[in-house]
Amino acid sequence: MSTHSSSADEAHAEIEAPVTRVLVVDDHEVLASSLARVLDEEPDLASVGVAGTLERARAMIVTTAPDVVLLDHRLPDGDGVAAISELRALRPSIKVVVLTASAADHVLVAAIEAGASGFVSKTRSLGELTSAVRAAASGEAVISPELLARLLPRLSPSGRPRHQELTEREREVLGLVAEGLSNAAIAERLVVSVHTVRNHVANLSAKLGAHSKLEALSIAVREGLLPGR
Amino acid sequence: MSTHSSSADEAHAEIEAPVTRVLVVDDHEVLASSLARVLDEEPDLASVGVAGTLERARAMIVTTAPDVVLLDHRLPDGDGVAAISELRALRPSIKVVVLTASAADHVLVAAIEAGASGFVSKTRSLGELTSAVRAAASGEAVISPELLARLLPRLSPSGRPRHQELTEREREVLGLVAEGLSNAAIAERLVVSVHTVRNHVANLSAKLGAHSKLEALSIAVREGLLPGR
DNA sequence: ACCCGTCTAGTACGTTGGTACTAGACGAGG
DNA sequence: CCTCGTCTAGTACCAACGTACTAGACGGGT
Repeated sequence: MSTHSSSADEAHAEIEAPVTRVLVVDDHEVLASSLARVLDEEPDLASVGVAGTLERARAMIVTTAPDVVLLDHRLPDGDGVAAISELRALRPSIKVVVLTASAADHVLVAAIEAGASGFVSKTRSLGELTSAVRAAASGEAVISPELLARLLPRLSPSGRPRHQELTEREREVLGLVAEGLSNAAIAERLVVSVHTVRNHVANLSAKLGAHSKLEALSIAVREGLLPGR
Repeated sequence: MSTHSSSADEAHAEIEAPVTRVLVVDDHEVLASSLARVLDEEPDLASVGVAGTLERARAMIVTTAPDVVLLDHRLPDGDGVAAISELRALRPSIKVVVLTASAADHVLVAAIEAGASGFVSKTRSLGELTSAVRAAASGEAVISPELLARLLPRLSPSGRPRHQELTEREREVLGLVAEGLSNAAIAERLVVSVHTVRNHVANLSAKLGAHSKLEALSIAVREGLLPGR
């Protein structure tokens, strides 16, 4: 095994940019460091380092000037995808490739809307990942066909702008549901009536396709909709 | 960055075993392959391949005869930790090092009880991981001090065998609760009455310190008590 | 000016769930 | 043999939840 791939990956050698500088952002040191080493082995790629938190990523983007940021979706101090536009604002030339374990549809959509140049599931091969990095570096926005197939039906069906997104308040309620709170307890926290909470729960449940708070939580967990895990 | 570590890691060079053969079992191709390459770079370690499922791991253990299995806890076709004893039965000489993202206490305990030789969180450094692999290969069962500190209070407090453990049936019910099912639906799945389900739910909730299925799920999620996520 | 989405609050009714018990069957272990 | 834990089933009662509506306030956008 361990197919040593100095194989002719893709013949279209980049000439304009000598080396693509990559920053790996993932709280899993084991993954991030391994990946950084693998990238360093590629002649046209180089890691500028590893960041385990968004805060560290922000700092390293300004100090190490990467071309591409390989960004995990779930980080200790926040949602990676949600931070994409902020990171891009720090250094507009960076391309962001989201590297995620879950690959739930809504994350994919959010990443693309935030300006990600690529999206790779951690279950895919290293070759696919390096391809995505190279594509991103050369200005292309590539999504794997597999993911694209999932994405299209979300965007195309008539001109409907997708009502499925939860509102701010609904996400807030969902967060409290995730804490196992009763409607009454949620109402108390938010300083509103139980009726209002019931409405929010009913609405967000409908959007998630759930018929109870329990099912809503189950789905939210499965799809990785919760920020703090 | 990318501190090239051909540094004198540990001076106690293994002489008896020339090279430790490692099998990486993780459904995240990106991690597994990167890790395999990193291990191949170490002079005393070599990857014999990568397995993305338990089924594949079983096959590769018999065909590639690894010395150490680096095992992820959460795999597509089952719980890695739960499969430890089974894998060890296939080839009794193998040492298992569990590599996990969550590192919830009960997983740690289960891994050790199943005969794991090491336990490393994915958030730790590569150095810690390779150390654990080398330690496992040489017959030592090493747990990082950080994890050990968490483990001790679980085993020592008087001789109390801890009644908090869920029974098999309760775990089963909890799994169905995690799918968002109603008591009636759970009863149907298990072919028992709703009363029985209510009892199980009440009992497991009490053990978890919850007062509702929702809260039980919330706690189970927070503590990483669920096998498939 | 108007519409739309969101947040808020309410009424009403039926369903589900939680709590507190009792109790029989069964298997493992002292 | 008897005990203990577990799984099973039941009764009974009240609280919580889900559903289906209506409706006012408010802000952003056309």
